[in-house]
Amino acid sequence: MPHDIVKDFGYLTLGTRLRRLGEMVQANTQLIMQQHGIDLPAAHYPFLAAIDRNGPLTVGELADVIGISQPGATRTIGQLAEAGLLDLSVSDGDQRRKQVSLTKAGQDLVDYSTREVWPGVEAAVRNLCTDLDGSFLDQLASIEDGLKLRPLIERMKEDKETK
Amino acid sequence: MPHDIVKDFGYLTLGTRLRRLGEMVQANTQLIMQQHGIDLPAAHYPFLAAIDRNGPLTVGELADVIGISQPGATRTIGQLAEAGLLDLSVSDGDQRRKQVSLTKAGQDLVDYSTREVWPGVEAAVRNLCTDLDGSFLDQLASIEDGLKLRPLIERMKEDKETK
DNA sequence: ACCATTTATATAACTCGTTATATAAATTCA
DNA sequence: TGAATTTATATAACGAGTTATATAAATGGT
Repeated sequence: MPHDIVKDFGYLTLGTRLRRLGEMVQANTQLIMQQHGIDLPAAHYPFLAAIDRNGPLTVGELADVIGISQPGATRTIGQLAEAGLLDLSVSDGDQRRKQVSLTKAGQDLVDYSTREVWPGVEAAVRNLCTDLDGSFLDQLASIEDGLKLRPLIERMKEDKETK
Repeated sequence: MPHDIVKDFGYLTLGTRLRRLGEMVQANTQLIMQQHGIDLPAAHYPFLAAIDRNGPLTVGELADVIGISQPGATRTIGQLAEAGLLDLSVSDGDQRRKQVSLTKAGQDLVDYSTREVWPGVEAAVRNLCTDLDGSFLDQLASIEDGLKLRPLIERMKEDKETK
């Protein structure tokens, strides 16, 4: 196995490493879903899952709950609408806003996935995280919260001040 | 703070969540480097660091040690060469291979960063990961190794078999 | 010596994130 | 009431990853 420099650099290249691992996990998840005959990209299903859980959401709300930029959400929503899984309609009270909801096909896909696909994916990823020292999900949550609370640039300044 | 559906779904959306966090950490790292007057994208410096550490590498070797695809490495190497930080030359023994090395400017940037910038970045990220339950880097290593050892699709099959 | 196969890299095309900006609609203020 | 400002979304352009494929060079087999 070739030398892994991103791993070698530890904290310095954590961002690159997390992205890389995220892409690997997404690619693996993709394979499982394809085996079930589902061609949905891994990055798309939080959109369907969010609406299934919360009911119709606006474009901006979807961006917020998924944690990506609004133009990014707009694009993916457009793709899912084109695939016939999502439906867009202008909000009654505010014509700027667009309401995003599941189509029948979208709801069917979510129901099928909830029953037949996602539990397997979830169990496989859980299996991968077994035997770790401490809860990986809790650590991710701590890091996410910590980053929002005090960005790296502040942490660097504080670190210099304590030295 | 709006509801975070990617977090809610835990293991199911781990891939998306890791990518998202990776992008956040990279963006934060970017800000620190910009404060030092360095416009290098966060994803570029593993290239410089790898060559600084190992001496000149081929395109394929760089892709391997950084953990990305060969066309991805080709593109970034081209950009860094255009920025005057890397130099490409055909290998003596094999005209297919291209040797990638640091230019004077590239070496200067790495030396400066190693002295003035990267320790601060490293300390800030370490600070972010303080107070976690268990070593986050070790957990990442375990997950990476585990994924290579047995991809998710195998883990899903095994999980079904044990039930 | 020649042909088939393999290897290394470049290019094309795609996805999915970003920021910047444009456009339309709603709100606020004087 | 009208203009300025704010808000919601779409589009453009970019970066950085991917897969597929093309091209060139090296290797191996007969």
